[in-house]
This record gives sequence, C-alpha cells and structure tokens, in this order.
Amino acid sequence: MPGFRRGRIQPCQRRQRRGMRLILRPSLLLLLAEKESHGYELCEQLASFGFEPEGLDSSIVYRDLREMEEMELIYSYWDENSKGPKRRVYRIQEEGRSRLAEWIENIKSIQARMEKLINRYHSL
Amino acid sequence: MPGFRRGRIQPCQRRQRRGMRLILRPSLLLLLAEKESHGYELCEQLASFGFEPEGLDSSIVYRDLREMEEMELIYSYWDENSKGPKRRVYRIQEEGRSRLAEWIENIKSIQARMEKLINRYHSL
DNA sequence: TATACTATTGACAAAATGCATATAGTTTAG
DNA sequence: CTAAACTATATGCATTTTGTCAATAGTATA
Repeated sequence: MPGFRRGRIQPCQRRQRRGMRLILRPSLLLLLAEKESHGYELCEQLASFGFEPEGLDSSIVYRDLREMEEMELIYSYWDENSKGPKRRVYRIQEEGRSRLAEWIENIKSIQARMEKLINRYHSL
Repeated sequence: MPGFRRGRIQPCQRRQRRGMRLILRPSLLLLLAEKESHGYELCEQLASFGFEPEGLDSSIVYRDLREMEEMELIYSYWDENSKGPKRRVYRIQEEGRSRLAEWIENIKSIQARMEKLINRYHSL
C-alpha cells in the first residue's frame, strides 16, 4: 500500500476538501517553523491539524513544499545519513516566517467572516 | 463603468480571494433562504458578508447561481414586470435548505481547524 | 524472496477561476 | 436628442489549481 492515498472522491466532497487545502500551506509552514522536517514526516504530522491520511494525497504535500521553496519561504537539503531512501529535509527561511504571519492574519479574517455567516444562518 | 469588476490581481492576492470563494455559495444560498432575489441584487447584498464589489466579478456570481440551479438547490423564473432589463429571480428549494445546513456544518469544522492552527501559531 | 513500508517525483486530466466581452433596456446629464 | 452611465445577464477562453496515477528506489520483515 503506497502511503497517504485514497480512491476517487465525489464532487460534493471536493468542495469540503477545498477548505482544508486553504490551510495546508500555512500548516506546513507552521510545522517547519517549529522544526525542520521532510515530506513524509510532515504528511504524518498533518494529522494533528485535522488532515486525515485518506483525505490527502501525499503528492500534493510534496508539490506544495516545492512551490514554497520556489517562493523562497523554505529551502531544502538532502539528508544522506538517514536510513531508507534519502530524505529531502526542509527548513524555514526568514521570508517564510513573515509570510506565515501574513497567512495567519488572512486566516483570522476569513474566520471572522465565517463567524458572521454562521451567526446570520442561526438567526434565520 | 460595468458593475462589479476589477483589474488584474497579483498571485499573492489570489490565495486570499480563495477563502472568500469558499463561502460564496453558502452566502448566496443564505441570502436566498432569507428572501428570493436576482443576481444583481445578490451582488450588492454580498457586501454584508465582506465581499467588496472590486473583489468579486459579477460573472462568478451568475455562474454560481446557474450551477446551484443545476444542482436543484434553487430555481428561477423571469420577472417580466420589473423596470429595466428583465431579471432572473431565484428562489431556494427544500434541497437547498438542507444543503445549506450541511455547508454551514462544514464551515464550522473548517473554522475549528483554523482556530487550532492559529492557537498553535501563537504558542510558537 | 515476496511483500510492505519509507520516501520522492513527474505527467496528465479534470475542475475551478479570472477576465474580457457581448447584449440590451433604462435613466440621467449635457 | 444623444451620449454616457447604470441595471441586468450570459458566454467563451486562457490560466491556474487540483486530484489521481504511475514510476522509482532503498530497507525491513515475514
């Protein structure tokens, strides 16, 4: 069984996952702000943010990491000394820390808008 | 000036708008749960959910309305008696009310996860 | 030695999004 | 009276984002 996979999902479920995609990069960046890590380990740790392993294809995580590296928020090096296949270890950059702060602010404002929506719904 | 338009946006801003797209349909459906309405009016009312007119192209709203109609969450009829161009008036269906309830639950769970993320960020 | 687990990457199709533009009736300013 | 601005909806297209599959490879274990 190749790790972190799933079957095809329903169109109605895609929309639900979209909300999670929104916090995927911030979650990864936060994990890397806590300590350096590699893709596979990050996939496991994402569970603590509510990402279930069946709900997230690991290729998405790897892709997002590469993209954040291109944005120069993080950088990577090969860990040659680890057991098993070589790992690409990511570490956060200063640029990444400030971007994380921005993303968190953005999430707060989205959250506030969601709050408004929910309240309005309940006063129907 | 054609209503509800804007210029080209930066790639960093796109991600911010993504959060708003997430609550666009639920917002529209909630507005329609409150009272029947047509696209143009809905565009105006969206401001109360934090959608700025410059931040949302009205074609997106019209498209989402058509799609929700295809999903049979809402239905429409032409208002022939109104002044100006004819309006397509939307009304929510039972199916729409239950879907709205589901969407709200989903938003709540996303909100809870965002909360977790924010708390974890602040304990860095 | 076959299977499962660790670990990463690339290609491709499908879906979502942003933007421009077309159409058309009505009101208002000059 | 006529051009501009506003109300109102719709569509096509290019780009971006997403999900899925498949390929590769080293190591541990049954």
